[in-house]
Amino acid sequence: MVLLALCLYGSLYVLVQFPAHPEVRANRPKLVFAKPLLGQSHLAGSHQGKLIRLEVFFVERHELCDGQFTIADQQLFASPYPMEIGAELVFELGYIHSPHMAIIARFEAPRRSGTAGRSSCYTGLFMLRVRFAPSPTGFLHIGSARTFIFNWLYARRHGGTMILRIDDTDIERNTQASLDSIFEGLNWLGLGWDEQYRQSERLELHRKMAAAISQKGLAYRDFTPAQGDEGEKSRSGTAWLCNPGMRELSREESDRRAAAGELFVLRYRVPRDAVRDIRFSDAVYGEQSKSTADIEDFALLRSDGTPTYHLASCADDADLRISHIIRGQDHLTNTFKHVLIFEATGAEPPRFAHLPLLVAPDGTKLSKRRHGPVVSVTTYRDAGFLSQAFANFICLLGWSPKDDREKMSRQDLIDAFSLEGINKSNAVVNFTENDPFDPKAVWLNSQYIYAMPAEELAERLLPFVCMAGFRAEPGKMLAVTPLIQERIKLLRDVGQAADFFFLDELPPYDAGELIPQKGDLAMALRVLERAREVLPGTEFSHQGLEENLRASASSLGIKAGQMFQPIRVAVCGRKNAPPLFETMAVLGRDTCLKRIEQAIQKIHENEPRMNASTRE
RNA sequence: GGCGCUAUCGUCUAACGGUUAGGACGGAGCCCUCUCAAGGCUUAAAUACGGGUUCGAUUCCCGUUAGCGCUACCA
Repeated sequence: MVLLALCLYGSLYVLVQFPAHPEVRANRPKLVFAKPLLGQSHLAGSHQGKLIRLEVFFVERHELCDGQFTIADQQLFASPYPMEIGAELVFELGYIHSPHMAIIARFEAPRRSGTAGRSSCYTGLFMLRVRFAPSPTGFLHIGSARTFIFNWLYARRHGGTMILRIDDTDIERNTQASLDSIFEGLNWLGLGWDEQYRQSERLELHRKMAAAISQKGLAYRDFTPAQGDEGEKSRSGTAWLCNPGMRELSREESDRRAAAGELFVLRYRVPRDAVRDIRFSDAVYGEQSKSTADIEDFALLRSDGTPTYHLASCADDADLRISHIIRGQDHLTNTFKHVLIFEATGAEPPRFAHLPLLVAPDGTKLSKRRHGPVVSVTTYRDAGFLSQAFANFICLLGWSPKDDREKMSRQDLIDAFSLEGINKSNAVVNFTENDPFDPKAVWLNSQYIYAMPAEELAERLLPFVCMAGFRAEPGKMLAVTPLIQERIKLLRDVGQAADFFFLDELPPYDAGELIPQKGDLAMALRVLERAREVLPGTEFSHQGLEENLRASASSLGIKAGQMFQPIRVAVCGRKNAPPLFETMAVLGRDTCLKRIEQAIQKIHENEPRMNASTRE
C-alpha cells in the first residue's frame, strides 16, 4: 500500500510517504520530501490561493530523471476542480510493484492573466531507490566512500531514498571491527541514509529465491568438493564453465545424493544449447553484451546453504525495489550474471551505472592489503581533512560537473550531480610513499579551512592541538586561529604551525637563526636589546607594536625587516611564522620579553664565535 | 589463457567532427610583502601507436600496444 499525501503549498512541493514495503513499514515509515522534478513550477508563489486541479498518473518508464516520460493510461487520482492551493489531500494508491514506476502529478491552474484557459505543469515522483552495500571485511576505503557519496548525491538530487545495506553473507570473513570502521567512516562523512538492512538478517528471502530459481530448472546441485587449487580451472585455453557431469545429473540422483547428506553448491544453469548474448545498458559504459558461452555456471548457494554475493545481492535489490545500482566497475562483468538472476526470477532488473575505479599511482585498484591505511577514510579524518573537503575531492575523481568548478559545496554537488558526468577511465589517487594524500585533496582542504569561520575552525582545531601534546584554552585557541588559518592545509598542521603559542619553553634553536638579512649576530643583539628596552612601554596591539618597532628600526639605522626578523625568531623560535605584531599581541608582553631575554642570553653564550661569524 | 572495459599535460579533468586542445592541483618564474603563507600575473607540460571514414578528426570505425577488471562455495 502506498500512501501519497500531496500537500499543496505555494511552491508546489510534494510530500510523499512510501511505506510500500513490509520491511519499510515495520521499521521506519518515512516521509520523503521531494521537489518537483520536471518543468518549472510556474504555479508557485503568485498563484497562492488560486484554484487548481490536480491529477495523478502512473508513468511507465523511469526516464523521468532524463526529462522524458510517457503517461500510462491509468489515472490514479483526480481532485475536484476548484481546489485551493494549500489544501491537503490524502488518498491511497495501490502497491507499486516496479521500481520503474513513477507517479506524475499534473497541476492545472487558471492562467495568470486571468481569463481564458488554464496553465498546467507536471511534477513527478520517481521512486528512486539506491543502495550502498559494503561488506564488512575491512575498513571503509575511499573508493567505497565515493560509491556511497555518488549514490547519496543521486538520491538527493532526485528526491530518492538512500539505503545502506550491509552485505555480510560471508560469515567467515566478516569482522565486527570492520563493521565499526565502516560506520565510523560513514558517520564522519555525515551524509546519512534513509533505510538500513543487513543481509544476514534476510537469509530466508535469499533461500526462497534460490528455491524459486531451482524450481524453474535454472539451477542445479554441484557435488564437486571445494577445490583447494584455484589455478586448475583457468589453466585450459578457454574459460572454465562448469564441473563435468554435474549439470546433467538427473533430478532423482541429485535429490538422492542431497538427501544422503552429500554437500553441494547450487549453481545457476547458464543456457548452453542456444548461445545468446546477455545484454544490459549501463548508464556510464553504454550498451553491454556478453555471450552465454563466456559465462560460467556461477554459484548461488554455498555448500553450507548460505547465499553467495550474486544471489543475495540480486534478491535484496529486487526485494528492496532498488531502482538504480551505482557501484564500482569491478562489478561490470558480474552484472551479466545478475541480469541472468533477475531474468530467472522474473524481476525487472534495475538500471546500472558502473563507476570507474579509484586506482593507486601504480595503476592497480586501491586495496587495503596492497596500499595500507592510506586508502582508509579514517586516515583522512585523523589527518585533519574536513569531511566536506574530502567529499568534494573524491567526487572529482571519475566525475566532472563539466564546467571549471573545483570547490563545490554539498548543495552544489547535489545540484550538479548526474550519471552523464561520470567518465569511464580509472582515476589515480595521487599519493606517494612520503605523502599519503593527493596534493589536490590537500589543497581543497586548505580552501575549506580558509573559508571557515574562525570560531568554528578554532573548535575543530582544539582536539588536534591536544593530540600534538599541547594544552589550549578555547579562548586562546580562538585568538591563535586567525593567525594560522591560511597557513595550515590539514587540521593536524596546527601542531607544527602554532606550537610556540602553547609551549612554555621554546624548542632549542641555533643562535645563527637570529641573524637578520644582510646582518650579523651583533645586529641581532642590538635589535633584541632595543626591543627589550622599548617593549615594556609599548601597547601590545598591532598598531602599537608596529609603530614602536618601526621607529626603533629607523633609529638603529636598519631596515624594518632586519628589525623584525630577530624578534620573530626570538619569540617564535623559527624564521617562518605568522605576522609578527599579531603574534606578539597574542603571546603577550611577558612571554615576548622573556623569550627575547633568552635570545639575548643565547647570543652571549655564542660570544666567542660571534666575532668569527661572517656576514652573509 | 578466456571474456569484458579503458586510453587528452606528472595527476584530476574540459572540449559530445572545425578551439592557438581549456581549467585545476603540483612544478618553475615574477609581483606583493616584516618572514612564512595567502593573493595576483606569467610559464613549461597532453590527444598511446597504425590504418580507415570525412573537405576536416582528440572526437566516428578497425587493428596494434598498454593498463585495469572479472574469471571463488570473496564481495
